Amino acid sequence: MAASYYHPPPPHSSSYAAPPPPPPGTSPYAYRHQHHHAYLPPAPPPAYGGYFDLAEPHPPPRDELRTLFIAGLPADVKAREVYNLFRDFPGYVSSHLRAGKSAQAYAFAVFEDQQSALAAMSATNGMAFDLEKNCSIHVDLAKSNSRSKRPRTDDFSRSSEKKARNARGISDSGAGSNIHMSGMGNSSHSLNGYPSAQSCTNFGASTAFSKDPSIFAPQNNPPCPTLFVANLAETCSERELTDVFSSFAGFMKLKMQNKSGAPVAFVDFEDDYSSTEALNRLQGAILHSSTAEGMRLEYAKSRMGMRKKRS
DNA sequence: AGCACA
Repeated sequence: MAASYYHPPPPHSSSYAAPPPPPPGTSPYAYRHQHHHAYLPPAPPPAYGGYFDLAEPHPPPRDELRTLFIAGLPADVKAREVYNLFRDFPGYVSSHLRAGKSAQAYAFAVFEDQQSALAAMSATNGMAFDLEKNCSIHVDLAKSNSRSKRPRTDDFSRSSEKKARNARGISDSGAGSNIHMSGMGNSSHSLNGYPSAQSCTNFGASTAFSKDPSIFAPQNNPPCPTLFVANLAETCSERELTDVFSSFAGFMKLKMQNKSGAPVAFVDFEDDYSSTEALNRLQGAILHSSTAEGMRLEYAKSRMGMRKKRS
């Protein structure tokens, strides 16, 4: 079967210059997490030999990229939709939409640090944004951080007298549709519902993915090669799930559990990278058997035991 | 808002 779903679509505008996703070996997803947070990027190690450890009066002036570049947005995307997509992720600071008539729309989302940016990237990359246009967004680190954030020590653009005195480094960029409010998010239905009468026989082309990004919420477990699948309908079968998940690269095994109450399933992949791809792309996917919301995917708490290994 | 199997 075709096993090339997770590849993002080709660039569509000249402004798109983000690099392709890294191979599994080098992906930050596969990086072994250490504590609380899920995705530890190749965190800048204490490069200095160990001498000047605690002498710094200010936090490390990391120039790390902490801005995400979002492409694949439909032309009629609203700034609030982008905001709603990212606002719930920890470390979110602001987002900025550029929607032009001629070129495809693109957006930037600024986070407090690269780690939180990468977490949001992993969770949103590849997710369906507009079902009618059947377009899914792809998210990468931007080439550079959005300006008008806290300027670095020498910023010649200081000429402006407006003192950004927002707490916690939240500043505004003054550009057109910059969104950084923290209160409301009620654009819940800017997307039409899932294609109700559609026969979702083949998810690749016709299955409704997450129908509303604004209600998308990140999950908490650290990355695991096994996924936990919940919110399945009573009529959902293991066969149906296997048909969906087995098309993804790195798929190994699916086990459904239907005995105790709500049916759930566990899907094992080769590695964190493969499971992450499947999670991102199938989050909220509507199956034939689904009723309303579609299935909910999380990293499992522990990996599926693989006793048998054929060779 | 629910995480088993070895």
